[in-house]
Amino acid sequence: MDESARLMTVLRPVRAGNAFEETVERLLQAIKLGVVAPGDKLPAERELAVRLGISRVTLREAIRALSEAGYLDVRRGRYGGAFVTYVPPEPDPGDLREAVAAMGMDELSDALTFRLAVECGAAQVLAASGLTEEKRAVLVRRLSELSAATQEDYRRLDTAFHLSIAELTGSTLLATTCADARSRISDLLNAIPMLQVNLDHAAVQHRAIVDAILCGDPDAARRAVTEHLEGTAALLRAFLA
Amino acid sequence: MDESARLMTVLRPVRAGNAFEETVERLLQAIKLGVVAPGDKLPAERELAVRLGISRVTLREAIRALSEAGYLDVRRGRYGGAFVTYVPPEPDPGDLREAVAAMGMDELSDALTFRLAVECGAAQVLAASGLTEEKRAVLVRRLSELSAATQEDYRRLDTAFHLSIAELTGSTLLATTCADARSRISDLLNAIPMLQVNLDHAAVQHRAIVDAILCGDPDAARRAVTEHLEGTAALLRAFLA
DNA sequence: GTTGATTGGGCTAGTCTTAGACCATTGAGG
DNA sequence: CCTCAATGGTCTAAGACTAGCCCAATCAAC
Repeated sequence: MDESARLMTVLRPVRAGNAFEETVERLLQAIKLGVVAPGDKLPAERELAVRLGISRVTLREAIRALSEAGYLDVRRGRYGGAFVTYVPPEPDPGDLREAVAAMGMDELSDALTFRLAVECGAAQVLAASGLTEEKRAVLVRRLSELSAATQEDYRRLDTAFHLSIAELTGSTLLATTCADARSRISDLLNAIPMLQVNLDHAAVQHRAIVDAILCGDPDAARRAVTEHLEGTAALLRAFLA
Repeated sequence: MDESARLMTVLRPVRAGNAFEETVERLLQAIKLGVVAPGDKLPAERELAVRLGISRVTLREAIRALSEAGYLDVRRGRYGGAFVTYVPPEPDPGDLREAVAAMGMDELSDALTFRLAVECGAAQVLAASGLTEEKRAVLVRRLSELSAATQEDYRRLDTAFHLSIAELTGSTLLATTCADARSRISDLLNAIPMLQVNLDHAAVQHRAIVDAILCGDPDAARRAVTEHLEGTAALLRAFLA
């Protein structure tokens, strides 16, 4: 707000933790966002260490921690690797309250606002860009995959759909920011019970988002994303009350 | 776009460099965004090291590097400190071409898209929120300060205006993201010659942004920010041609 | 069954980073 | 002119992290 607030904003911690902690967070993000689906394996340690820009020792510590926490199953030998065993827990309002309490209301509100802003921004930019046929096809495919999803796959495909919007803008920065925004609340989203009414609402809203983007109407895209995300936020509040 | 693209997005480097490099970048961001104005000094080393979450040794290395590069003037003793000596260079299309070449067209386009998305998102969220009188006053004050700016102060106050929009949403994540987005292109913005015509256009657009936000019209806010930022992008392209 | 490529498991030497203590300098206030 | 509190300057010992190497296990292909 005032000058000192801006100092706090810019002169914040350079690192969110040590290399081990940051690596655990990153792997957890990949797992919880379903970037590596259950049963799939992470890239080989040597390759992954290079991608993450850390030493293999540190990566292995992180993998061991996640393995001990039950997220991964590590197998040796050729065709071995770190296989994802994590499946999102059954939705449960009790978990939801717990997760929100652990997070704190300020942080929750920050995360929800953040997500709203970046996802609306992404949708708007995408709608305003000239979409190639290929990109339109990707968007439509993600939507139809989501429509056909089993309950087990729903969250993962929902994530894939939302992230695709940011990815299709062609901005890596925007894609990583949207992924970050979603991962901040993924535990909450997973804890929300999936009622058929809500799924139906979501399907209509997803469709509206795609329609607006394909029509090249940024304002409609913005409104559709806002409506969808505020629907989710309202659900959150409802199950908290 | 496809699944493997999402792997690249999430399994990217955990750290952008070593602690020294990241610290230099952060301090440079504070300086170039004008968070610490020319003539002002950074917080004392001991306090700053705590804020940045790094050791004093590493912080001092970063400060020494910036001092040797001419950004800071370090003075000992009570009332000493690291004083900002950096003043943005005179706008120059030659510098602009050079900066763009150093950045690469892909990265530039990524940064511009990113900035467009997050600033539109912030403005839209702020317009949709119920603004307190206090917040409205801050916004109006930033606008009038910018209108009254001397050429020397213009960039700094322009930054302050833009960042205020994100800060007023109350989301720290959004504020830091907008600050990050702007700092990625601050060198380019500084290199754009400031013609009176363009300043006049910008003033009208700034006014339109504030009006839309104060009216609580997210669509208008989105459009106003888009128009303003695409104006800047067009200027960039013009001076590159 | 043997082989060979691929993968996780583990070790070591060296570098980066930190925490904390102590020294040197400065300048406002008495 | 002194004093003293705040600040930058410097050193050391310990811990975190890395690069690179070799070992051990696995399993498809032959």
